Amino acid sequence: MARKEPTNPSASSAVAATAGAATKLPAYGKVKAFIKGHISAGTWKPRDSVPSESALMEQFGMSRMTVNRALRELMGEGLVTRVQGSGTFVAELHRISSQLTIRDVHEEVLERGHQHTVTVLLVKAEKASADLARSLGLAVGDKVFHTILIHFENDVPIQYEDRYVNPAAAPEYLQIDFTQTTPTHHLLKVAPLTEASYAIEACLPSTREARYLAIQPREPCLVMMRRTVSGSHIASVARLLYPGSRYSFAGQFQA
Amino acid sequence: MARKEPTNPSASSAVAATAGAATKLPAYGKVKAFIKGHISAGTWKPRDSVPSESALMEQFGMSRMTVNRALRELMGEGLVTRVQGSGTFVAELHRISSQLTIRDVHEEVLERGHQHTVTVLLVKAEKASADLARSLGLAVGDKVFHTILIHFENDVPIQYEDRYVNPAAAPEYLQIDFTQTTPTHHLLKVAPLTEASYAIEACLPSTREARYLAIQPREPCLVMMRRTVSGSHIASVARLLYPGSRYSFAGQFQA
DNA sequence: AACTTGTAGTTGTCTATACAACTTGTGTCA
DNA sequence: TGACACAAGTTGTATAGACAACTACAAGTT
Repeated sequence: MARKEPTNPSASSAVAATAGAATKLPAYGKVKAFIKGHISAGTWKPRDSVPSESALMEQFGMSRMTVNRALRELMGEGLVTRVQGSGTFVAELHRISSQLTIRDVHEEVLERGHQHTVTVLLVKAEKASADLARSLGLAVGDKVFHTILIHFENDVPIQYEDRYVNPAAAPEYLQIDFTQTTPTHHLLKVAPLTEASYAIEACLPSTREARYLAIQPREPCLVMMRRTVSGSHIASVARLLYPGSRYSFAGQFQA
Repeated sequence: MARKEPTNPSASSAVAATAGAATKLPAYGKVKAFIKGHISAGTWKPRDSVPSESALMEQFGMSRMTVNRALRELMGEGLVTRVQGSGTFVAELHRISSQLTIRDVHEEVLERGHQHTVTVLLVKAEKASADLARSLGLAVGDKVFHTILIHFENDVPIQYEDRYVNPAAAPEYLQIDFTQTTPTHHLLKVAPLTEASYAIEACLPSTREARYLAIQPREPCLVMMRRTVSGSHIASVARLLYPGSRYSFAGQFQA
């Protein structure tokens, strides 16, 4: 309602200091910083309630919509939970959830300023086995495309890529020159991604895989199994094998 | 400024169908569904421009703030890019970025309806080595807390946890009964998380580790190295070892 | 050719208001 | 005691309007 004179937005001491000097944050950013400050300083603990929108509105002298945006974004970031009719609460941070970005090998290698090359081991149409049919959502015996590639970073093998593709999602897949275009790149182009799931495991390579990756048969590998969905099709199922000594997945979380 | 407008604003059949079914979405949700539909159907490809806020405003008969919210959220989800003064564009989906949620072992096991137990191998204050001092942001010889635990799921060992803790972040760490409270839990309580980074690798266990995890010395393991920051302190550095045969990290992405 | 300026179009932010939907506690009534 | 109704407080959504900041293009100027 009425506009209260802007009570001093920089609240109590320490938090104000953390939230920082006269930073040129937008209004909703100041509210976010204020709340983040209290959470990460520990003055507000999980399950504690955060001031209501109207309280913050008065305290900062902003309109409710602005405060609402701040709180909505904090919920999106997983720092608070909101319950309609009840209030806003500091979230349980018992789960560290962070963004793991999986990128096209080609891009990733180039970004390190290295050279990316590919050796093609297999490009072929096959009939789907029972297992494969199930995971691609096809019938046993249906045609599937199968490719096996080795990716090199500066001539060192870093990924063994064994992939099955649903012809319905990428009819021209077999015509691609995989030394020029990665499967991922082609697939993203012709079958835009709507869903993906993956699992990362550790395993030992087969003798064939070890040979092509130029590692010892006993050297542990990271394997990523990935399934991508495009529209109503399961587009592709891939098994990506990385030498444990040359690769890791990294990520980070920022409150 | 103006754009080439390759896009048919009127919901062209397929998209309408997908977004479809007289769903009870809020207004901003309808706009999001409309745009998501076009992106995942492939009618709008990466770098194509998305209709401007004013265009969508007219098309849907909504206020600009509502359309703005839809586009802002889509940007948050990484589906579009927005450039002030220029326009909104379909994002390059060349990077599959997805949420990998890392949770407290205790919770994770309980959620599977299993029993979680812990064996304590070591609880001790030590002097920091050079490496350790560096990664905890301390001086060589400073006091650090060191714990080694084994976590069991239904009496099967699933994690070997080797952790160093900064006493400044958790002064009472050594007094904790780790058969009742996990280190993660205690740390999140006394030193709220502000930042975390991790890396997942594959390796072979040492003979000691293999013995405690009850696996063959040659069985590959997943190892997660994690560093957590609380406020201005580096709170903890942990090395979490999982038997490759019993554990994997999974995640998914939803457009 | 190179530079400057103007202008229309676009996104970024903020306000003031309104109503809907839900939660919680309190008080009344049977 | 128990069931119900009500009111106050909270979040969820939507609108119409305003100004700021930025971009890209076009036209004019040097």
